[in-house]
Order: sequence, then C-alpha cells, then structure tokens
Amino acid sequence: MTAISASAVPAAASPDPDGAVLHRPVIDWFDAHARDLPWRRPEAGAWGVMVSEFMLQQTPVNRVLPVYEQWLARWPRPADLAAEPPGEAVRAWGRLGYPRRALRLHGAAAAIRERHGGDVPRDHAQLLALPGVGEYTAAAVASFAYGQRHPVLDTNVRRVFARAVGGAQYPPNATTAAERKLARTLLPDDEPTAARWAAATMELGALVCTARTPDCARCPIASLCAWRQAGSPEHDGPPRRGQTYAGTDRQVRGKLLAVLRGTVTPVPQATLDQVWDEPVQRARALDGLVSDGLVEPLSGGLYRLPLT
DNA sequence: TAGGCGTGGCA
DNA sequence: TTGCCAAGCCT
Repeated sequence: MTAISASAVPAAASPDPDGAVLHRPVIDWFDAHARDLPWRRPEAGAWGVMVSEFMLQQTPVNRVLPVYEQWLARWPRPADLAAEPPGEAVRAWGRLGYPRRALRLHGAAAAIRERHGGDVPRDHAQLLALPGVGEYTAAAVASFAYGQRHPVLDTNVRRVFARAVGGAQYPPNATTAAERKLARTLLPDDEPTAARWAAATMELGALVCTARTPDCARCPIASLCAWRQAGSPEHDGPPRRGQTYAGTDRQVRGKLLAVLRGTVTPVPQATLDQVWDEPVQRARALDGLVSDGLVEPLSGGLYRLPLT
C-alpha cells in the first residue's frame, strides 16, 4: 500500500495527489460509528450548531452536553439570548471554562439579530465577522449547518492529517500554511461529500486517532497511514506547549467568577477577597475580569455579572 | 506570533 | 500524583 504524500511532488508523480483514496473509507467509517450528538440532529439548526461550536472550543463533549441542552431550551433562537443581559450568558455557561466565550456568544447573538434578521448567516465571511467566530468555527458552521464546502481544520483533523499524510505523530503547535493547503487539496469536490468529510475526519481524530493512544486497529485508513508506515516514530524536537494553571491569574479569575455566578445579588469586595489571599494578584485578576466585560463594578465596592 | 484565557478527567 | 489534553479566539 502506498502512503499519501504531503510533499510537493508533481501531481503526475503521485498516485493520489488529491487524497481521494481516503474519502470513502473515512466517510464509510463515520457512517457506521459517528456518535449521536444533539447538535448533529436536524432539529438542532444552525443556531444549535453555532452554540455547540462555541462550547466545544477547548472543552470536551461530555462536559458540553448538559449545558448545551439547557442553553437551547432556554434560548432556542439567537434573539432569545440577545434579549437577556450578557451576565446571564456567563451564569448559564457554568463551569465550561473560558467564560469569555459566553460573552462572545451573547455578542454574536446580538449581531445576528441586528445584522442578519435573527438568522445565523450562511456566508463564511459574515460568520467570521461575528465575535468569537474564527476560521475554524466559521468553516464548521458553514459546513455542518449549511452543507457547504470548506476546509475544517481543528485539532483533531490536524492530527489525523499529520499522521496519515505527514507521517508525524503530532501537527505543529500553530496551524501552518502547508496544513491549510493540504486541507484544501484533500477536500472532496462536491459540497455534501466535503461536509461529510469534514465531520468524518474530526470524528476519526476524536474517537480513534487520539492524541495519546491512537487505536490504529480500528482505523479505516491504517493501511494508508504515513506515520504507521514510518514505524510510528515518537515526536522529537521541541516539547509541545503545555499550560500551567495552579497559581496563575486564570485560577484566581475562575474563583472570583464562580462566586459571582452563584448569586444575582451584588457581591461586596470583602467577599471576593476571601477567594485568594495574595492581594496584588487578586486585584489584578478582578481588574482583568472588569476590563474583559465579565464583571461589572458598582458603586460602594460591589460587583456583579454584567447587565449590559 | 506567542501568550493569555478555565476546568476537570485521565493515564 | 502530576502533566497532558480537550471541536480556538483574540491581541
């Protein structure tokens, strides 16, 4: 079996320059093994897809599921969310993490109401212009909700391509132009197949071609995988970027916001002071939350989630 | 572009 | 136990 080459060989020299040999096995595998997730059901609609994409940014599926259901039940349309204060979005976000996403989702809902008549736009550029929507999310909504043909490059897809095509255990830390070019090259020509391919490659990365212990025995393209053919070499070079957390401002921000999420009553400074004993860092974290719009300072040293 | 930004499960 | 990791975005 021949590996799919990512190198810049002339098309005539490559047996499968567009990777078409990968499409059928990956999509067939997806048809047989895809998870039944609520945002994949037809009734989810574009808004359901968009909400799920915001929540799934850096947060695992299992933690998203209950919050997603509550969110859609409470705010079934963008205008429903836009009608409430941003602080309610932050409160409903719960412990999903990165609460700025809640603020941005609220802002996206407001923009959808104002600029798009309350309907999630279909156009990639219009999606990209919404707060909190980057290259990945715009492509994902356009592809999953509207069946369009866009390269969808998330961490799962990048890992699948790095292994199957690039022969490496992991993709680069930051997405490269070469990865974008490869994703465009591998994208099936017709819209419905391209949309299927996007979902299928993501699912393959999430369920089989996982970061730590890939289950190659269940992989539909194991025989084509460049990384396997190279003997599954371990990652070498600089260490992959890790994230520290304990003792950082992020941890303090999380504790402060948890207090404010727990009550609709404005909270005195003295109460917030109890979550962290180092005053300089504590003040810096609270200032950061205020400047991010996640916390609203009131007169008299009181704080609450933002009403505006 | 490198770093900041939450949270919790798992090996 | 302690890193590593999870459907990124923004500055």
